Amino acid sequence: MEHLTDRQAQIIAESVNIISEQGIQGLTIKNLSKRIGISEPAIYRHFESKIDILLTILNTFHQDKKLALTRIATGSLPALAKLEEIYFHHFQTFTGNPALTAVIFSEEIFKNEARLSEKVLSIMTTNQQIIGDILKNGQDTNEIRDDISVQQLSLIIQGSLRLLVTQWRLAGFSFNLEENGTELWISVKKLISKD
Amino acid sequence: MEHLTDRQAQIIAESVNIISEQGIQGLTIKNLSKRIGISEPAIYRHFESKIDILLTILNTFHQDKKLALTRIATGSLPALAKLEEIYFHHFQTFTGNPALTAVIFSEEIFKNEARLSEKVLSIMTTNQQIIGDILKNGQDTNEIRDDISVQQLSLIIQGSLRLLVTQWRLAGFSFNLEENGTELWISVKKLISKD
Amino acid sequence: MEHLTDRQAQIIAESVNIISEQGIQGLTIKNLSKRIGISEPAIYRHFESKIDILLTILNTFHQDKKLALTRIATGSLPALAKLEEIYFHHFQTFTGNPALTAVIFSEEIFKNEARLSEKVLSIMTTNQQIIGDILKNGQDTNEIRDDISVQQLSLIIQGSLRLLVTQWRLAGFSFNLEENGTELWISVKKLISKD
Amino acid sequence: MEHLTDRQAQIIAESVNIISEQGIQGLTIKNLSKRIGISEPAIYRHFESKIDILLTILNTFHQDKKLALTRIATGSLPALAKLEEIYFHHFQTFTGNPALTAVIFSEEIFKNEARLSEKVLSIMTTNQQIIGDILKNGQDTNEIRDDISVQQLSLIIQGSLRLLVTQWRLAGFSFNLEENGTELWISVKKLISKD
DNA sequence: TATGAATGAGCTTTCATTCAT
DNA sequence: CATGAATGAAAGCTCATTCAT
Repeated sequence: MEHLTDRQAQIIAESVNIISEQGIQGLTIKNLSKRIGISEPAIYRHFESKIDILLTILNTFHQDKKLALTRIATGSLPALAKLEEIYFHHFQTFTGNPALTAVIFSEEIFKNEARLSEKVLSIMTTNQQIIGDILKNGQDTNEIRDDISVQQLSLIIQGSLRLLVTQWRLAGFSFNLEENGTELWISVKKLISKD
Repeated sequence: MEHLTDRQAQIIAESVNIISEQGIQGLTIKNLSKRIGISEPAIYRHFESKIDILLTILNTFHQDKKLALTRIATGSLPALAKLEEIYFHHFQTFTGNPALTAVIFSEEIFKNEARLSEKVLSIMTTNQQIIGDILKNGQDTNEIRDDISVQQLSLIIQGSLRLLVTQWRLAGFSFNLEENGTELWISVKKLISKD
Repeated sequence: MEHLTDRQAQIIAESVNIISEQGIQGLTIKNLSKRIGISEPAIYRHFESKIDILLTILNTFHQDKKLALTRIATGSLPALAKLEEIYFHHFQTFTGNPALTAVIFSEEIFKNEARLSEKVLSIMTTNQQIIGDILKNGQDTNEIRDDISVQQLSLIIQGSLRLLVTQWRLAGFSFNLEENGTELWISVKKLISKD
Repeated sequence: MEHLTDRQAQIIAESVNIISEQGIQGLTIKNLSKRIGISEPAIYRHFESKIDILLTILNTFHQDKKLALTRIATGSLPALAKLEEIYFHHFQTFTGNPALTAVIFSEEIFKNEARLSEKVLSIMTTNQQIIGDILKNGQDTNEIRDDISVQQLSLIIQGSLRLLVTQWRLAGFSFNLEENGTELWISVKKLISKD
């Protein structure tokens, strides 16, 4: 699924919307086709199966994420600045497309199909890797405290970010994620900085 | 649903197992009855509907959790010790019944039905409250740093715990949660302690 | 089903009520037992099957009707007075137990089971016979016009009575059946009397 | 449901047949689809629900009836001739499609669902209105006796027609409805004519 | 006389998907 | 690129009835 046609992109976008509004159980071919305004079989012109759609959702958006993280990670900023960028990248992305939150952090959702849960796991591992590398680097350059292992720091950094996003979603996106996210980052930075 | 009969308890337990193995979508009355070894209609002798089963799962286990947290919170230990107990309580519970992890932190799963998502939300709020109180107390007694707000601390404490449990689950419960959890707590304690 | 026990009578009465309120489809063993306040199997202590209950309803109430009609028919009154009695008998019965209307004239309801529809047909024939005899007698004694056949008169007499009762039922028993019935009888008498 | 497709018309026709043969309880999606020769879900391509099918039956046939009655009522014939036409219209319709009798006069059948019983009631009211108007007109033009109220006459006219049709139906359509109906009309005409 | 537990058969409906056009 | 028609499988659930106690 290298490049998406317009129709494919539309199907993906609408699928994410539906998942966001009604959960995975709401994503049926019927629902989807009705919202796009085409017939049910027409969906199959663009995707081989429903799983293919879900796989594309995962690929598309998580690929983007991986790309962004990699770009940040390979930049020349100090480690803390990189982490800050990662935080902000997430908050901006989600603020721009709240529906995504229903998908990105919802690993449980994709556990029916081996192909889906494999994908999810591989994505998670990649992210972990990238953030882990930044943290290690930060410890080496004395920016980040090294009395706590990279693994633990990663857990704390990612866990708090995820929980904030989850709360935002459960609250119906009713508070300002970017503001609250900035506050969270300030706190996290305090905690993990050396001194 | 004050007291569960043996059969009801069995249905609840098996439901949790199924959700753990196959996700919510795998929890069908057919699946459930087959595993229990009774017919499908027999399920309806014990629960009025499938939603009733899910509601009972939420009630049962989260009630337990609330009770445990409240007991810990109202004890006479210092704040940090209380938080430690909460951490350990979670890890012990999950180690004893890994299937629970599929349910406890999976808010997204229950979003179809108003009655279910209401319940989930109310549970979350309660937990937040209890942990928040402990944190505030800890700040007042100079145990816990007060340069970071209770809300942020809570996010960090709970977020990291949740992520560790999620990772354990996605890894097929292949690492020792209690050990890893202890390590996490040590790290978290370092971070949030005054000095 | 010669003589009904108290419980049996109660089951019959409640069955008629349910049919009246919810139609035949509402008459389930579950509904019935719930309203009586016993368990479902307990019903089967008193009736062999659901069909047995329906059969008893038909037998009981239509037997009563046949008895009453026969008593009237074999009396010594003039023909028109007998027909008047029959009319009034119906209106009194229904006013005393409106639920009965859902059963007495609803032949369609019992067509699932051969045994039931047979019964219904035999009841109808009997009634027809009795009224026909009275009419013929009335024609012989010059009370009732004989330019119209007994069969036609019977159709008109019974048809109008039935339709009035049906309308009363569909109107939720909201008008006074006995008053309206009296008016109807006056009109019918005018029509069928000689002169 | 403006215009029915061929398949929809077939489903309606077969539904009426089933109701005629087995009563409403016999009309299941399984039965219906088997007789049409398609699968159960295929029915749902053509009707949204079973209730939708029943509603369409009521709409279709009763609409026809209303149209016919209105046409007759607004014609220039004398009142008695209009009533005669109405009688004959009914008998012709039923002779052409005996299964219809199971539906047209079976108000009780549709009482489960609010939408259905509403429809039935509205149909009844309309018919009553039309026949009432003709009768009043006939009284004004001195064709029809006016010592009996329109309401009573209507009851007698419609009640006898209904009962004849019901008897025909219960007799398995074994006598000639048009012949018997003509006889009935002659009798009714005698009764309601002035002089 | 009653019940709790159970069941086979059946219900309406929805699902992802296919195929001829 | 799209559709109307169809389907096998399965969903949640209800039914009348049985049986051990």
